[in-house]
Amino acid sequence: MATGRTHRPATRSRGIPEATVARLPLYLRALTALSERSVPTVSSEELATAAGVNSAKLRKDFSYLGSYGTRGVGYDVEYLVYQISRELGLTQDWPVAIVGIGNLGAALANYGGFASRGFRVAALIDADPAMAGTPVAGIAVQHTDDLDRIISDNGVSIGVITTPPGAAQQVCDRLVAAGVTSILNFAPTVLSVPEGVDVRKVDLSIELQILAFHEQRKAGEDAAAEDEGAPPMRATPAGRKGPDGDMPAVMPA
Amino acid sequence: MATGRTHRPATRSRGIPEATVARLPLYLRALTALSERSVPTVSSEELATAAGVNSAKLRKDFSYLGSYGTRGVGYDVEYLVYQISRELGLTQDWPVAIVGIGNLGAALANYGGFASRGFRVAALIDADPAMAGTPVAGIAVQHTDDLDRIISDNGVSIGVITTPPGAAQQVCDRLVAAGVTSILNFAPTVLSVPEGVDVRKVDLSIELQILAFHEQRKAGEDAAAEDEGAPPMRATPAGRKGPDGDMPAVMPA
DNA sequence: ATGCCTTTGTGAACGCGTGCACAAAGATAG
DNA sequence: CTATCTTTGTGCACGCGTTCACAAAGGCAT
Ligand SMILES: NC(=O)c1ccc[n+]([C@@H]2O[C@H](COP(=O)([O-])OP(=O)(O)OC[C@H]3O[C@@H](n4cnc5c(N)ncnc54)[C@H](O)[C@@H]3O)[C@@H](O)[C@H]2O)c1
Ligand SMILES: NC(=O)c1ccc[n+]([C@@H]2O[C@H](COP(=O)([O-])OP(=O)(O)OC[C@H]3O[C@@H](n4cnc5c(N)ncnc54)[C@H](O)[C@@H]3O)[C@@H](O)[C@H]2O)c1
Repeated sequence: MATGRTHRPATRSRGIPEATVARLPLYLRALTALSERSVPTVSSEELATAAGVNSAKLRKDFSYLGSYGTRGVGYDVEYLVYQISRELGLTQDWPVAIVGIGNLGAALANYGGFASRGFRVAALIDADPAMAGTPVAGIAVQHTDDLDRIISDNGVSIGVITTPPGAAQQVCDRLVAAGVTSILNFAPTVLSVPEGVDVRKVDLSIELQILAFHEQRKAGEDAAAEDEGAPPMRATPAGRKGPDGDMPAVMPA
Repeated sequence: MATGRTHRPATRSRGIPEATVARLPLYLRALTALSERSVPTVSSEELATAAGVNSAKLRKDFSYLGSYGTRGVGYDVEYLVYQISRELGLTQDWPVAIVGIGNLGAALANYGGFASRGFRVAALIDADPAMAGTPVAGIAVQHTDDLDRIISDNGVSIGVITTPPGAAQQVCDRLVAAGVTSILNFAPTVLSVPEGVDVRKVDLSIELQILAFHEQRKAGEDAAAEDEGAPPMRATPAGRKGPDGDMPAVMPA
């Protein structure tokens, strides 16, 4: 199982493009804010601005859900909130289990924004025997030995992994074996899962590296011109020491 | 500034596609692991598997950086580590400031994975006067009043926002005014920034909602057929109470 | 009732990203 | 030195996502 198969042109998401799905939560958040201010209707232009996207994109996105707008007026806020919530599956309760209750796991457990949208922290699981029974965010931490039972008993289908990278794959396997079919992975590891299981990853380090890339480009633009040749040690934003001890002696070709 | 302008076909990233940039950290991680095991060379096939991508994609990605491989052999691990590090700007030191030292901010501050790749937590900033001076992860928390000076003194160009959503835009504005040009935002807010400033967001809630969408689809597939019409309350994975108090009375059209 | 004015919904064009498939490159063996 | 074999680098085609631009729809004023 989960050998090398990366093929996945299988079940397309019933017409709704993945990119659209990823934006629906954004729209929902903006709509919820409008709803709380008792705004009755909103135009695609206004809502798009609030969500930080293009209005044409927003309209096309909504067109996949159906024709919920009124021409000349806009969209009914409450109705749209309901439609998107339903489409995303937020009208039901999603029990979530967090595995690895360290710095990050505890922060997530304490995070109030979870429950706000139908997600409920149903269980906290850790391998450290000393933590078993300790309450974190009002929930007693349970031991990994009981993982299987905990998942089953609570009907958990979404698991969050916040263990060290070395343990992530093993924890993932156990979660999947116990019935979890969606995983949010915070460990910097590539997880292998059988077909039918969704994995999304949140990787702080990658985000920072992408920012660093663009940051470097911006710095290099100022003192443009000379590209290759000179060691990149001029427009360093920090002005600390340059590259050191990283330069390999090996040079192929 | 930063009014409605979302146009940005301006400076393309010197040939390297954004999608490729986003994968470079992934390759780098896999390569570092190989390097630690003293593996001298690696083929595109092996490395692609380790990084969880397609081998053709990997080769094409590398082709944007130059021809660093040797046909018939593969890539020199050490050399490739250096080339990617250099391309990502990781051969220099990036001082990072974290603003909002609560649950999440503290977890990030304590996270060791930061420094591993040239990122250094240079400052922790919070608005709570009671926190000023308190050491978190060995670094004294400083007050927001001094934000401008802290950013300047440390040459910080990358800021991390972990404040409550309401404060995020204001904090962002202050960071930008102080000279920050890259922001990693954990608050569930759409940030407006002037041109030239990069923003990346990490949004746990959105990730969970995307997972919920697919989860719902999977559950609906089992008991397929009847689409619209009946209330969606059958194949609930949790079996808890159904939608409640969310159903709006308004129905346009 | 009629015409105007706003805004949606979408057809169509375009550009980016992905993956296939293969020729060229180079290492290695004989 | 030549042949063979492995693996890169990339041309090409395809599909997805984005954006433009506009006709159709519907509210609203008169
Ligand atoms: N802390 C951060 O800000 C941060 C940021 C980005 C990524 N991460 C990643 O998140 C993960 C957790 O980070 P952290 O700082 O919370 O680490 P941590 O060491 O504080 O916590 C890890 C927890 O996982 C538990 N654990 C270890 N093996 C386990 C297993 N097999 N089953 C169940 N639990 C197990 C440990 O007992 C510990 O409580 C790491 O992979 C880290 O790379 C953390
Ligand atoms: N904790 C999580 O797991 C988690 C997950 C996803 C998103 N988030 C988001 O991350 C942010 C922080 O979450 P948290 O759980 O750490 O919240 P928290 O309340 O624990 O911490 C927020 C911190 O920000 C400080 N702060 C408030 N206003 C400030 C300002 N103007 N300038 C500087 N500092 C200020 C507060 O003093 C507090 O220390 C929130 O926006 C939250 O929605 C958190």
